[in-house]
This record gives sequence, C-alpha cells and structure tokens, in this order.
Amino acid sequence: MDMNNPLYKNQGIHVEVVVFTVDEGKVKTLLLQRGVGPFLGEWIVPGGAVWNNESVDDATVRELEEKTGLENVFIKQFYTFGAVDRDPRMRMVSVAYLALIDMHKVDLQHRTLETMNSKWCDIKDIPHLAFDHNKICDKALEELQHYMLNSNIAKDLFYKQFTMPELQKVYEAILDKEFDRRNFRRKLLSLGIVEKTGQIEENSNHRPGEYYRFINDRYEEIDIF
Amino acid sequence: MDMNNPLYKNQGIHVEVVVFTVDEGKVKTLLLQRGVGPFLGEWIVPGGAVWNNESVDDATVRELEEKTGLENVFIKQFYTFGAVDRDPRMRMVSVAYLALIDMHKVDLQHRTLETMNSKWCDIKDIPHLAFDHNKICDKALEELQHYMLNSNIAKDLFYKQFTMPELQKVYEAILDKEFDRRNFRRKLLSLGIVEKTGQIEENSNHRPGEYYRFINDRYEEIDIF
DNA sequence: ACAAAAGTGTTGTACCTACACCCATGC
DNA sequence: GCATGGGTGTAGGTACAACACTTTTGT
Repeated sequence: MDMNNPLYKNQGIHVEVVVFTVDEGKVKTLLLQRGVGPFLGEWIVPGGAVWNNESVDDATVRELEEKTGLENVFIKQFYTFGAVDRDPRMRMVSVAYLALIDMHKVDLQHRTLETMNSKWCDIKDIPHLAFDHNKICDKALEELQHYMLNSNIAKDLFYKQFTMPELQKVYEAILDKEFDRRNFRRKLLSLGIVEKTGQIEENSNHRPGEYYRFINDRYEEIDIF
Repeated sequence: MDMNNPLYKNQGIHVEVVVFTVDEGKVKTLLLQRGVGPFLGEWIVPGGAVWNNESVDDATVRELEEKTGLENVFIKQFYTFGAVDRDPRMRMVSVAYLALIDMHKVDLQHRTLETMNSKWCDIKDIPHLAFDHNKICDKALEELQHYMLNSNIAKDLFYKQFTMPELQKVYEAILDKEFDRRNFRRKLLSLGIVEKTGQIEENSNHRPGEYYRFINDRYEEIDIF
C-alpha cells in the first residue's frame, strides 16, 4: 500500500447522528443550521470529523455532546455512506448512527462555532438538507422501525416511567401503525421487558394509568412484533 | 473544517468482504494470505483501499474481483469498524460487507501482487487473522444469521436449482439449528419464495428430490422464521 | 350521572409443531 | 425385498386478533 498514491490520498472520516424523539404522536428529528461553509445556513443532522485519537464510536459521542449538549445517550451505528461526491471539500465517508431520546434532554439554545439554530422537525416535513443528509435521515427512520420491532430501543425515550397508553403511542407513531390496547399491553408484559413501578399517573381528567419502566436498562435484541 | 488539522489528517478508508459458503453442512469463509507487509504471511479476509473515484460499494465489488476473481456477487454492507489502532500504517476505517455464494464460483488458484494463497476455512476453525479481521468475521456471521431469518439472501448460494433437503441443510448449517423436514418445506413454499423447476434430481441412491429455484432473483427482506 | 380513557377477560382462528404414513430409487 | 431418504397429510397446542365488559377519575 503506497501511502502517497493519489488514488486514495486525502480521505476523511465523519460521523453523523440522526436523533429521533416522539412528540405528541409525531416522530421528530433534531436538525442543526450550519454556521460555516459550505452550505452556510442550510440544515443538517448533528455530526462532524472523527479525530485520530478516538474511535468512531467515541467520536460520535463527542460530536453529539459538542453539537447538542446531549450526554449518556445510547447510539446505534446503522449504515456508512460512501458516495464519491457527497462532500465538496474532500473525499469523505460518513458513519451514521441513530439515537432515540426524550426531547426534553435537548437544549435547543445550545450553540457552537459551527452551528446556528437547532430545531425538532417532523419527519414528514423534513426540508432539503445539506450534503446527502436527506438520504441519511430516510435510512435512519427505516432502521429505527426495525429496531422498534426487534429490540428494547424505546427504553431511552422516557425520562423514567411511562404509562402503557403512552408507550403504545410511541410505537404507533414510529411504526405508523395502530395496535389494539389490550393486545399491546399483554404482548409487552408477556415478553418481560417492562414492569410496574407501583406509581400511578396524576392529574389526568380520566382514570389514571399505572406507571411502568423497562426492566433492562441495557440495549437488547428481542422480537417485539 | 481545517483540512490540515492534524487531529483528522491522513485518514484512510478500506473495505472488507467476508465471503461465506456452505460445504457439506459446514459454513466456511474465504481467507487470503498476505503477500506484503504488514502482517506478511498472515491470513485476512478479502479487501483493500477505496479509491477516490469510486463509491464505497463500487470499491467493494472491484476489490472482490481483484482479490478473488468473483463477479456479479450480491454484497451486503453490515458494519463499519473504526477503532483507533486497527491498522498500523495509518488511521483507517473499514466498511465491512458480507456475501454468500456457491463455493465453486471461486478459483482458489487466483493470485495477486498482494496475496499468496486462498482457502475456504470452517468458521469453527478460523485461525488468528491480521488486523481486527477476527472481529469482522465474528460480526459477519452474526449478521448473516439475521439475514437468513429475514431475507432471501440464500438465493446466491446455489448455481441454479436445488432440492428442498439441500436448502434445508444450508439453513441448518448457518443457523446452527435443526428443522423438521416437512415443516421446513411447507414454510418456504407458503412464503412463495421458491418454486419447482420441474426437474428431478439424478444419481441419488434413494428417491430423487425435486428441484426448486428462488422466484425472486433480487435481494428482498422477508420474515422466514 | 356521564364522559373519557384505563384495566381485565374471553373466544375464535390461524399458524406452528410434532408426528405417521406413503413413494421412488439403488442394491 | 430392503434400506434410504424424499414427499404428503393430519391432530394438538400456542399465540395472536378481535371483541365486551368493568374500573377510576373529573365535571
């Protein structure tokens, strides 16, 4: 391998994180507005360059913290984008990750030297994004749906506890599909992935729901539906 | 983004392909012996540098052809490896792909400037490999098992047609699990992914089996088990 | 009392599992 | 005929889907 061969010189590695949340029955993703060129002022998903002294996973955690203030978030690598001209500055691959979080963990006032505004954007209304970030978002949603069916990835969507109807709305929003209340409850309980906390919902104008939590705090693969 | 920042200068992009086959009930993977340093003489999976004038997908197809002679093979990207010191030459990420083929498509006499011998190695006897290729192999097998459950990826394992018992042995080998003959047949037929060719096995020393083929020649996701 | 939404129970159906039995070939 | 393994049918059980009913709160 000739390290100076122009065929494979000047290559760069980026990471991108598609951050999802569910807000009032709608799936939203976190977008940032670029504060530098190229594509100044256009919207992107959080991300940035991988440093030589950190793994790609670690770079993703660092970039997420830098660009959004998010910490201790579960991230899942889902695809690597490697088209030739996807970045005008140089040959660049982007290793893409996704995360699913409680929207209140994000401070939308967070600013950096490279970004201006932040916003949650309904996945059905995503504008034109810089680079190939529209492709990245589309693929991320597709993968998120798989993870919802085959893992406990929803665990990070709630601060602590939630009611069964709340959990169901999250599944319905992300999978774009409705479930029968009674069968949904039975399914999740029989799988042993959620348990009662013993507490009861307050301030509802109807019968309050019982609170649940995910039993396993770690990510695990398990067939839900 | 400062293009000369030493924090993210001199990065490289590789692709690796874990090629699987099934031979007499055993899952095997294609290994090559390095003909150049570093790790001269050690075993690796096929792969190499991504050129700046080709996408990562295209690079994988090209490398597979160069290193093994394989053409027209379905490849599936499954993970990107990005630890800091995984390549002693420079900071390198490897986008990893897997393929599942008929073993007779490979000419083990194929040689290149960078490789010496080729061999099919039982996945239960994989030796120490150079770089982090053991990790890549392990993850590839794990992913292959998922694809066997959720897609028609097995379609490329046979030249053209196969009997139901032959197909079953492939599933059993890869998933390391046994199936009931009658239920297996019923399942694959009811899913509509295989069909009779009308031809019958010859030269068997028992009742000959009927030949089948995959209906869809393209990769498709479908729940098998 | 009524509305709204949470929680529990039941029943039919479809699918999967575990079998018994028959068929076609070589020796 | 016998051994070997391929092809077909059927009964029992499990799990899911589609329901009706009851409970708890606010107004």
